[in-house]
Amino acid sequence: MQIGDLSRETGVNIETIRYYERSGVLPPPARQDNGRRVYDAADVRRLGFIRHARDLGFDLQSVQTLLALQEQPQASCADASRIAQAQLDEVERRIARLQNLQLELSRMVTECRKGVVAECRVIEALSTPLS
Amino acid sequence: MQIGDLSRETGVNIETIRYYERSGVLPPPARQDNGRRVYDAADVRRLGFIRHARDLGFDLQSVQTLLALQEQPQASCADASRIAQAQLDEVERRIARLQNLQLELSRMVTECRKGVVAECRVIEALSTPLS
DNA sequence: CTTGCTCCTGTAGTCACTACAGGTTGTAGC
DNA sequence: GCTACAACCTGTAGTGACTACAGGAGCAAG
Repeated sequence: MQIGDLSRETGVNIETIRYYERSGVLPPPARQDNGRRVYDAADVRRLGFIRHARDLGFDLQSVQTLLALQEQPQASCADASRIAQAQLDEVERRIARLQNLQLELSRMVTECRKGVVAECRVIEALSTPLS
Repeated sequence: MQIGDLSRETGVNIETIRYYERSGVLPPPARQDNGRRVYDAADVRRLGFIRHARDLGFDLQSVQTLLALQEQPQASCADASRIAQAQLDEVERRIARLQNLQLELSRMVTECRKGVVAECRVIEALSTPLS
């Protein structure tokens, strides 16, 4: 299985796969005689894991820790749990922040009477420091 | 007023102010004989506007458009309204996405029994493709 | 034997900053 | 006048997680 097949199977961009290898989150694969990378089913699983963790907002550093943990089934999963909890906290902070933005933006938009800039609530709201 | 004063008054990092100038979102200020930048009250307002818009998640491109609009009080504010609406849509998409993550992460965390990795729900959830 | 696809390496670009190196200028104290 | 030291200057590089591209090699089909 070549890099293109792995890309198609996981939906991960070829350049991104090579980038993951460079950053150490994917192990350097075997090579064919012509120098092309060869992957197997384990790489598909590993890349799926990475993709899923990235989608959940984990950074590559955390992904690498989680992957290392996954490969030691007898280790304590306290670290994994701690990383996930930290990520959950972060997600909740982001949600709260975005909900504030949502409120402010929707006020701006609904109060805009589509007139001229001089009376525009959007522009005015941006010009006014937050109370 | 020098760059350090502007920085203190707006809370914007000096390096960031110079970066805004480089990227064209702040106009190149006048210079003293010694080459130092001089700012006035209009720059404080402009930078406050930029800061506020950035806090609301507008990218510098949009900020520049909004600033240009602000300086044409007789123009239609349809553009400003459109940009704000697009930003609102984007914020709402991000909130929805983050709420999915929150659900998935909190399931992971509450189902983790703090045992070994082999039975860890966090690791398992990451290994399992999304349904 | 040419076309076109996939692959390779290495480098640079993206966004919005941030940091640092190496230099000049201004100010305050002695 | 001398010495510190802060504040400023330019220019460049680093961040994270990619993405894009240049320039080349290998391989299969027509």
